[in-house]
Amino acid sequence: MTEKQQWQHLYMLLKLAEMGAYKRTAKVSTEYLAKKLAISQQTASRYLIELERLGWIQRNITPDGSLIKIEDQGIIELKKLYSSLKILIERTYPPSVTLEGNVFTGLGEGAYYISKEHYKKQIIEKLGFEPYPGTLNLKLSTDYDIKTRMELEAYPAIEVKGFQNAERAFGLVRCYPALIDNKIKGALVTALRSHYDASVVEIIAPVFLRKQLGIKDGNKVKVEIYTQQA
Amino acid sequence: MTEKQQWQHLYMLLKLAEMGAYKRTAKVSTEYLAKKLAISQQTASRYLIELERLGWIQRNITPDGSLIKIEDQGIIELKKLYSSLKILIERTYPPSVTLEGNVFTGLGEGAYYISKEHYKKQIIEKLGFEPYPGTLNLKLSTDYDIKTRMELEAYPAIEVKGFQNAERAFGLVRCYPALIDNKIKGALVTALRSHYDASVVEIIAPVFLRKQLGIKDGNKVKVEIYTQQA
DNA sequence: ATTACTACTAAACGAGTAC
DNA sequence: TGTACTCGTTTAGTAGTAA
Repeated sequence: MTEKQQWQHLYMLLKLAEMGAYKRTAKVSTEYLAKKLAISQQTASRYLIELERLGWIQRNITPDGSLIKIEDQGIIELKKLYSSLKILIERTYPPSVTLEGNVFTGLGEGAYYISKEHYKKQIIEKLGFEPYPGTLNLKLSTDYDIKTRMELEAYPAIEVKGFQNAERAFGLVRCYPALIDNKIKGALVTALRSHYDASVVEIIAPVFLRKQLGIKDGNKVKVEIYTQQA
Repeated sequence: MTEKQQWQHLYMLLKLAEMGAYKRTAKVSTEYLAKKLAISQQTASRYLIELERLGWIQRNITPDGSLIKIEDQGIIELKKLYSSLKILIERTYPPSVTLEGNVFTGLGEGAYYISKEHYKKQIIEKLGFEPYPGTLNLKLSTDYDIKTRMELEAYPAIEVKGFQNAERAFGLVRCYPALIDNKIKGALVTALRSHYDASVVEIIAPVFLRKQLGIKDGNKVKVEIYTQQA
């Protein structure tokens, strides 16, 4: 990621847009720009060169100023920023939350559930991966983690429908796509009738997490959970 | 304006918000933050200190990370950014446009119009200043300026209603608040039945512009025109 | 584990100036 | 007027490390 400096550029782009370069051509001199942004004329000039190089603006230098128009790529950048803010401000829940817990060995119930074809098929369809036949159990310990885990219940989730077979009924499972230990994409799953309390979460992934991450009982694992749009 | 550096902070704030610090508390370590933003742990730490100092975030340092919540001031900053983008993207016309033209002496018609009580009263009411009894005429010369002047017709304006007296009828006047030569607040006014063509604009202000700006016929004057919301 | 200080390096900035 | 180069200065960023 070299987005670090790009932010200065995005700010510049926003200012140019406010000066009328959004979807039309604006005449802006480097000195005028400098005054508006409280930077030097030289820096303003440099920024314009860089924005042009990025393909974010189109520039036409005339004897008394530059004719500037934001290009498609620049418009896309501004819209990206807009939509991330929109999501943030208009939602009641955050785009992502992070949990941490310690690995422990469960009763193998997770594996039993995942092995059911009905669940498996839906997981492939809705989450985009074939789950490894087993779940990773995490025990949450801090107040923060438990509180976050409870908040999660109120957020929209990907729902895997329940079913009934000859022996018994299987309930609805709510899934949240997640990134485990900053490395592996999987999901946090919560059965409506949980066997554990709010201080426990179960994780599924396309791989055997204990092996892939080299983790054992008691190890701390971080899970970044992505909430759903609507 | 010292907004230059603040932009880095705003970016950081947005990222924290996306990590769940918006309207709730998120646990974020400086190292995690550093990885997400492709900066060093030390820089992340420094940014958090600065954000706290700005009053944009509330921080609670625990042995395994910082509990971060965006404060009211931080929320305001994000909303400001959001609304400026919203205006930009959801409007069909830009927030402001800039024109340049050369001063010339008109026929004194402007002064005649402005002197009418009916117009004057509305200008005070709707533009917030008592107009100096006279207009500054600008002759536009470049294609860019003339094109911009014509686009302006399509933008919403502050409308000063016409009237009729014993002698004749006075038409509707459309006004656009403007900043003249980066210094004086006034307005660009356009009568529906203009005496001049599209290459001429008339400016009004609370003061005698020629004197205040020290300008004479032939001098170039820049006018930044602010378009109206709806 | 964390956070954040100090000392150093890299990058951004702006004054002077050419075109 | 304009823009944009060089180059010295300032500021931001990082490595090492202490707490």
